[in-house]
Amino acid sequence: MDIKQLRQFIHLAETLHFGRASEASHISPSALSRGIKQLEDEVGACLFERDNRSVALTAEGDMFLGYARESIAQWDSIRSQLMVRTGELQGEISMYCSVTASYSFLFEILSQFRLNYPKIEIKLHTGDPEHALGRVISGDEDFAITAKPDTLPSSVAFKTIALSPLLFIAPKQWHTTQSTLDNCTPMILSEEGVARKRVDRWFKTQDIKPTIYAQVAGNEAIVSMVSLGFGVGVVPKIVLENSPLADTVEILTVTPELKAYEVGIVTLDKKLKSPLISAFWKQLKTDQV
Amino acid sequence: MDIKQLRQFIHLAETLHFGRASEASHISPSALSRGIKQLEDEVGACLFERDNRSVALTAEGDMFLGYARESIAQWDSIRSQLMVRTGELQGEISMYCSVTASYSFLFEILSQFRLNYPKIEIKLHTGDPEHALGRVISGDEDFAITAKPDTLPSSVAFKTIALSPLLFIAPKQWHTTQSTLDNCTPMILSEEGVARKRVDRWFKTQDIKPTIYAQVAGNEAIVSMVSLGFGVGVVPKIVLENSPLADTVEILTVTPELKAYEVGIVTLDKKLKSPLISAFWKQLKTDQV
DNA sequence: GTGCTGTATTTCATTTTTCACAACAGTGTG
DNA sequence: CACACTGTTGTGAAAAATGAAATACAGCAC
Repeated sequence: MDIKQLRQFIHLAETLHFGRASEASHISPSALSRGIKQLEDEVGACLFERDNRSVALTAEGDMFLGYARESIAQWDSIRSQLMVRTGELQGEISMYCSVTASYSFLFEILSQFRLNYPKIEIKLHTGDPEHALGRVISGDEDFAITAKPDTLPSSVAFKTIALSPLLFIAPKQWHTTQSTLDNCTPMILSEEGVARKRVDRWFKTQDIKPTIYAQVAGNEAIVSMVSLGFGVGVVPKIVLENSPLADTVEILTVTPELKAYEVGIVTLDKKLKSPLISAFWKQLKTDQV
Repeated sequence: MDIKQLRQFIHLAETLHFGRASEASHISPSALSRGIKQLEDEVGACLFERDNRSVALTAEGDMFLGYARESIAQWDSIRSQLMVRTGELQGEISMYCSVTASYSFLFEILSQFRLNYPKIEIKLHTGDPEHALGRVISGDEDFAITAKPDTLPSSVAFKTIALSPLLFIAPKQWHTTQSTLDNCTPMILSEEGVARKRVDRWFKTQDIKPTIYAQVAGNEAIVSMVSLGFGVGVVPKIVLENSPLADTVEILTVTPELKAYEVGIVTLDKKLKSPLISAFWKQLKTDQV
């Protein structure tokens, strides 16, 4: 019996679906199927009731689930204890962030960490910033770099690493034809997310009902469209600084300013008990908030 | 991490000797060496302090030993629980006995057991009866068929399955030349063991100091030597019945008779908690004692 | 009914891992 | 200095694990 098999069993018990459980375990469905069968053989009991359409835990499987959870907890615990005693942390942690964030923050965050803990491997996954929080909450990733949402789930911890003003940007020379934002200004905004909410609120307080020219996914795309002259957009300064198109747009000064983007790192509260997670968390430098 | 590795670790921690530990784990020393190293990698700590001459547990190793023992106990426990719930016991049990004992008793003991518990595999090892008790006590075997010693260690359970009188045997026609046993009778006896002790005591009570012609290991050899005419021997009736030489010797009636051999099964007391061991134990038919 | 879809399992070729044997290296002993 | 003892490492063969594709099976739509 192998700890890996135990984790696979737990995934299956939680999803009751070989496909999804195998994905969560990073193996093929066939491997999972065989692994579970082997576990059942070893334990001498049928753990799942299954046919081609459905999977269900048996009473025995339910008992075993308790055992499996406890057993894994104990394994993690002894490993933590010994690692801390030894003084040298090792293992791996995973992190999720957008491509832009990886350009802007990763080097600073990781280079010092790497020096302090050379034996901790970092697995980095990049993707849509929209998924960041979800992947942390679901446990798929240990950390994510993301903007601080207005309301934070209670189970997660957030540490701000940078503030980046939300800027209105317009095509170069835009101010020569148009001096203020009004109802007719064609806007290019994110489909959703923190930035979008702040912009919506800002317009409301200003009593402006802007014309939305385009809703796009991804701040980089906003810069592109603004640069092409389609309208006015809102992006965090950090995105602009990393954009090759920064020269082709101009920044509009507005009052009041939009509340700044808080870029930070999230992780599950409970994971902070792990020495690896905790070590990473502690060495993060909180920026002036 | 694998349960097998945990068992290997425990063996090594107990023997502090790769050779012996690997033997106990039924693997080669090299496999054990690599396995331990892998375990150390996974756990992130050095478990043994070792050079080419010695092996010692580190403080971390000692902590891990506690974990390993507990972890295995829990695994065995959940397996037992589920097996009992499922109603069909499965697994394997090992048994040790002499070749003679295997001829005489095994069929009766195992045939019924096999019917009741077809999924329990039986591993049979034959060898010198002298080692039987030791192998059970050391935990190498679950059961052994052996003669009941005069004093039984407190940690073992013994169940008599047959009584077999200890018989004096002499070459055919011996009684025509010699009518009683006396100081001059050449005796062929076991080197040690229950039978030898009983014979010695018998002679003492009879005030005879026999001439010991030969001390041999193994009751079968005694029959051979007696059959060849070298002298008088003592063997359990059960051995005689299974010997192809039974026709070539004759049985002497003596008074008082030697106390009969009690052939039975031993196991460790504490093992009776396991459902497999217990199932086997319960279905043993105690002979009239 | 027929085709379609979703899902667990099996097959099969390939890759990875494990293992024992042997060679090696280091250390105490006579 | 030869020798015995012991843990480790190199190596090729055997075993196990794996993923892609094929399969088997059940519900569902039409």
